Amino acid sequence: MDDDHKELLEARANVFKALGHPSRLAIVDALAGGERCVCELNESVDADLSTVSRHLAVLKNVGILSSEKCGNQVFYKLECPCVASFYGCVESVIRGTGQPLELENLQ
Amino acid sequence: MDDDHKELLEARANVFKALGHPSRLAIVDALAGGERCVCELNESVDADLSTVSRHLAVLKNVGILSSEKCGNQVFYKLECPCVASFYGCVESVIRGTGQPLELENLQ
DNA sequence: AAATCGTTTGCGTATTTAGCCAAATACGCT
DNA sequence: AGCGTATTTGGCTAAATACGCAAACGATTT
Repeated sequence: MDDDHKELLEARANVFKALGHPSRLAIVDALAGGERCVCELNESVDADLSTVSRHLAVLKNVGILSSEKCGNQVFYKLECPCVASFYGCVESVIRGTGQPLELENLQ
Repeated sequence: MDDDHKELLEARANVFKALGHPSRLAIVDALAGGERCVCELNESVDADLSTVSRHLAVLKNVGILSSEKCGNQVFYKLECPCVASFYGCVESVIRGTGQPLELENLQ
């Protein structure tokens, strides 16, 4: 296993790791509906505002989200809507079937 | 946020968390080529055999892998090949484009 | 320039995860 | 039964992650 490949695996893993928390998935879900500011996202997450802020930073660091300051507030948005396409497969894992419900989710 | 939704998010997050480690991604990659026994997987991972075994357990626990005992050895296989379809999107996150290289990876 | 609103950061604590080594288990063979 | 190979588990330590509170910061309003 050469170093390049190791780095690639690590980069990929970081993206998955960022998605590996229920609150962060809730954030991604909320942002699937479009840009939201932190205080809006705070309502869909049920955690301290500071915690939400940190979750946002995690998602942004790996490139899943981007942010834009607008006056007093900061708006976040999904940088890669394709992330939402994961769910069909993930759901199939959860159900234990290995087969997505919707074939469109595949390939 | 009701309890059902909370559970769903947690279940999804567990799948992503399981994928959130370079060694485990290396295992998934190796298994994309078909069933492998632990000692074979050990060669593609560069970690103590006991560590590999634990990584396998993590992936199996969330349903990404299944295992089958065959005489002396244990063979693992990918329970949901669709996991491999994530990479196009993940790669786009890494590159920072938000757009998968191959359109087939989407939807 | 003080007060306020929205957001981020510092810090302490609690929990989880990763890793290795050594011991245990499971299987097949003689 | 005893041996060798393949895999898992126990026990420990080190490192990473999650969380809330309080303080800091930046922009806006008064």
